[in-house]
Amino acid sequence: MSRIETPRPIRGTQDMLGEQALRFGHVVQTFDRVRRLYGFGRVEVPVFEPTAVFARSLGETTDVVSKEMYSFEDRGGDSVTLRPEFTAGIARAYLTEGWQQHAPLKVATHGPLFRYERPQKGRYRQFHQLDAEVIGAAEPQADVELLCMADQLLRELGVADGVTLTLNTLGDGETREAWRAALVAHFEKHRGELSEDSLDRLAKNPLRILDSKDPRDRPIADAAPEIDDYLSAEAGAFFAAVTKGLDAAGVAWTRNARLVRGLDYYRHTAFEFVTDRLGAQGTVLGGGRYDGLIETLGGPVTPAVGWAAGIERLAMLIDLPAPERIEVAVVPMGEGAQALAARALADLRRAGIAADMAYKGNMKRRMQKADASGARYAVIIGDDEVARGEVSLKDMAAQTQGPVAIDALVAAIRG
RNA sequence: GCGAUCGUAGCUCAAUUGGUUAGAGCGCCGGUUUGUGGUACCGGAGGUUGCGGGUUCAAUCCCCGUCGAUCGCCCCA
Repeated sequence: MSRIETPRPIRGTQDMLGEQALRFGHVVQTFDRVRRLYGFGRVEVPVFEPTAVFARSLGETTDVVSKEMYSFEDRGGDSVTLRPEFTAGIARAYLTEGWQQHAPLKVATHGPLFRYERPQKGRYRQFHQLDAEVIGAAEPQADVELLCMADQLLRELGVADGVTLTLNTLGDGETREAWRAALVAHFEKHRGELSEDSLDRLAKNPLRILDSKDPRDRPIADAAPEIDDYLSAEAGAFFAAVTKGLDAAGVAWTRNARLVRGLDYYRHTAFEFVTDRLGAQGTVLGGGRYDGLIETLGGPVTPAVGWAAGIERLAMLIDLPAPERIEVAVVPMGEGAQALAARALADLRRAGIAADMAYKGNMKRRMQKADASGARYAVIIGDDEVARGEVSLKDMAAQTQGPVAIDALVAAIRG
């Protein structure tokens, strides 16, 4: 029978083991700890949703929807989509599960997301994010709290030094419209000097010209009107409250008046924590206030703010976490030792002592395994020990070894 | 979707301007030590050089295609 060719993993997916898995786990654990410090409850939402959940929130028009979502028909003919972000799904749940009663709702989650993109550094088709949202809070204090939490997370991960918080306001609806009109007028004036890409953007998403990388666009983008000149009094006050809160809490930030969001439902605060250590994928954590989103899902006007952070990107930035190691390695020799070894392992593990056993190889091989595992002790069990109802407990570092009755093993190790 | 670079052992990499049997380290297995690790020594297994085609007496090497990876562009909810 001829062998089939082993199926390849899907492009842009990852299999993680060892160091990579360790890094990933450390990011998630740290997030889970910090999120509790801020009173954010864990929320679980589906990995897939009706396509409308994401299509609505993204505004249907962008090619994001048509080209970059994993959408397909299920057997009933309904269009479903693997979630490309957390926010829309959580907003949907907020409406369909009656979570309005908990407003302001502070929730956090993490897990896989899917976007049909060309993989590159820190960018995958199945990727993973941390996510935190406050739904039903119009107060700038919510923005401040979220930013403090993000800042603390990055500090506790030890990456804060290479990362800066860039902050902007997109103003309220009125501000946004006025500014947008001024930008379009400005870019129209310089139509002839813009890159082809930016001419496209001018038609589809003019705000995006502001962060164009094309050198031909830079002078024009840099000379573009500032949002500050169009900020309404309320919008200005809101932004001032956020920055004041950050200053009071000791969170460093930099104004980036050109930081924008493509979608219309974003209002007021927009922010990104960026680094120059990840090539083209410099954003490590980003978010903002999306007061207009829940309406687009058919809900009542509901203020909300949140952020998400790429786990892979954070995992690349952190120092290598300490390896996980066991405390005790059980080394049985011969058939007669199996039962006693099973007993010893069970006793140790039930007592909360991490223990493992080498199954194969000669004694030397098993001792090598025990050594490589980083275990502090080896429990050696051969025919002699079995006959006496004992095991030999070896301190790996001290190279000392002595007999211990099987009943006394746990106590001996706890010392 | 576009561009550039790269695909050799499980992993990291060699292999002279195209030349005979494709090598090393690590890892794995066995042994030196039939019950003792971190070092050391000896031996062994492991390759359709991503895949398909072409040029050539001869291709890991040159050409075309394809798949994949990486980095960038576009996009970035």
